[in-house]
Amino acid sequence: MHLGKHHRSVDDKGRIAMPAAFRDAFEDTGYIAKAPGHHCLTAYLPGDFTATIERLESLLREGQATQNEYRQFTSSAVEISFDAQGRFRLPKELRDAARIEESAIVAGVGTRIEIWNPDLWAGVEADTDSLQGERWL
Amino acid sequence: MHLGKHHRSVDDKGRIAMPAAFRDAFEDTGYIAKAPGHHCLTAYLPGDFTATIERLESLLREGQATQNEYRQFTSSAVEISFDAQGRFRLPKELRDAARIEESAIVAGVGTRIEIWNPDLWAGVEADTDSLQGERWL
DNA sequence: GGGGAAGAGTGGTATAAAGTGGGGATTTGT
DNA sequence: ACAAATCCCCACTTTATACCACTCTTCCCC
Repeated sequence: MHLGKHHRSVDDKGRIAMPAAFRDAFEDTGYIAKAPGHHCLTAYLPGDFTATIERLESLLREGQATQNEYRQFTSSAVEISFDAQGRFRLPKELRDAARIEESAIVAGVGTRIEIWNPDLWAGVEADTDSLQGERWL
Repeated sequence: MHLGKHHRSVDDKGRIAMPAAFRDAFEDTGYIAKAPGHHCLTAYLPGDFTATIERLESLLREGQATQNEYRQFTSSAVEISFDAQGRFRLPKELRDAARIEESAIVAGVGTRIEIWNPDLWAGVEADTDSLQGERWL
C-alpha cells in the first residue's frame, strides 16, 4: 500500500530521489512506464510489473486489448535502478511524455506509484467535482 | 467509539499529542488523511483505514468513484507512529490543508477521529441552524 | 486535607537519515 | 577521436527521529 504525496526535484541529469517511504518496497530495481492516457508515469515494483504485463497479455488473448496497446505499454517501459542516495534516472523520453522538467510529484496511489508534472497534478487536486466522500467514509 | 473534544498544541515540528482517551485504541500506528472537502483531517485506526481503502477501491471498480478521488485520498494519507510521549507528527502538507498552525482540536466523532483548526471547529459548534435533535434524541 | 506517585502534556537537544548538487571517470554513439 | 550521455563517488543542507527534562494535573493512600 503506497500512500503520501512527495515533491521532488529533477536535476539536469534526469535523476529523481525515490521518496524514502516507497524506497524500501523496491529491492534493487523497479519499472516505470507511461500510464494509459499518458498524463503521468507509473512506477512498479518488479512483481507488480510482471503481474501487470501478464494481465495485459491475458486481455490480449481474449481480444479485450489491442496489439497497439500492448506495443505502447511494453515499449514505453524501462527498468530502473537506484544509486547510493536512493535516486533513479528517468529517461528523457519518459520525462517528455509526462511533461516533467525541473521537478515532479511522486504520489502513492494505493496499489501503484505515480509520477506527475506538478501543474498537471494540481489539476487532479482541483477536480473536486467528483468529491462525494460520504459514500465511502 | 470515540468521544470527547480535546484542545492540543502543535509545536514547530508538527508534533501533536494524541489525547490519552484515544491513544489506547491505536496499537503502534495509525493513518491520517484529508477528509473529503478538506475542512479537517481524519485519523484512522489501522483496521479502519484499510477497510476504508477497500470500500473506495470497490466503488472504483464499479465506476461509482473516480480515479481522481482515489488519487486524492490515498496521496493525502500518511501512516503515523507515536513517540514515547504519545505524540505523532503531522506533515506540513496536511497541516496546511486543514489550516492547522499552533494548535488544533482533536475530536472523537463516534466512528472516527477528526482534527480541526480551532476556528473552523468553532464554526461547527456555531452551526445551530441544522440542530434538529428531536428526531433522534 | 496533605503528601506522594503516576500519568498527561509540552518543550528542547542531539543524532541519524533524507534530499540535493556536483565532479570526474567510463562508456556509448557518431 | 570527439561529444554526449551515463555511472559512481563525495560533499553539503535540511528534515525527521529518538531521547531527555520539566510542569501540571489527577488520583490514591495515609
